[in-house]
Amino acid sequence: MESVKNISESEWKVLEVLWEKPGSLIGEIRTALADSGWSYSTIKTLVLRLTQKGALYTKESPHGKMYYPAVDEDKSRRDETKHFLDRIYNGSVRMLFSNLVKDSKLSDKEAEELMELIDKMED
Amino acid sequence: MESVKNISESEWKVLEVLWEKPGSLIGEIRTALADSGWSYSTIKTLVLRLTQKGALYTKESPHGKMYYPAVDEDKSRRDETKHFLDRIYNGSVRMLFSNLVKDSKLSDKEAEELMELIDKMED
DNA sequence: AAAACGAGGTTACAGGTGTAAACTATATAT
DNA sequence: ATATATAGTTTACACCTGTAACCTCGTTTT
Repeated sequence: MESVKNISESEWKVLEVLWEKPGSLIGEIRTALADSGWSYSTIKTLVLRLTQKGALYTKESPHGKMYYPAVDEDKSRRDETKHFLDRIYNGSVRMLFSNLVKDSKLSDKEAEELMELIDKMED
Repeated sequence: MESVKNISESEWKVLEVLWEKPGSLIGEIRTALADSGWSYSTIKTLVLRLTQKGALYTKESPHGKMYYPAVDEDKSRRDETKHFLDRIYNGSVRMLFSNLVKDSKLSDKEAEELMELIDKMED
């Protein structure tokens, strides 16, 4: 039950469906992704790849396979977040925020408060 | 001088060098990336690709080409950030933070203050 | 029953990415 | 001047990713 690395952007969307409704049948995944623009084939490929990567597992049911996420949603998000922060902000939440604050409409005072809280948060 | 899309993770590291010291010669880029583990060849490839993508431009100098970033650092970071937020947190800074706060040592009260500021920031 | 549809499996194929070697021309060190 | 290193250019190559098609069984619809 581990952190499976290298989940692509498209695969992530499939995972989201299963976090939302674990045990979905392929047809349900399909309808959940109806407005993705993907063909049924594509969706099956993504599901297959996720399974091969160990990010999904299946159980047989009378109606076909039921698909379950094998990775935790919050954990996966945190992993992605860490990777993102490392990549773009040198691992610093503070740096992320000082950038975000730049095009926000927080007052200077508010911005300062925010930064203090963030510093506290980051140890 | 616009937002060039699709800068890869490796290319990003080269860009960082040039944001830090615009006008670097290839050799300087090389030394700046000494502990990346990349061969000189690899570095040249990355520089080439960035140039082809329009993310760098060059000026001739007596010592060889000088390389300059053609994209703004803060802007690029913000673009990446937006993409990340869309991908992972449904575009919501609030959701990102409610996740980050989970394994931080902020008190409930502080967490609440933080969230308020973030809400204000996001409109 | 014949046609259409869905599930599962296999195969495909182009473009991006990480990672480099090879070749050439020039500059530098010995 | 000769060997070496550097810069610039071209070529390579495997893996990942987006995006499917095709084939084969069943199941459902007409």
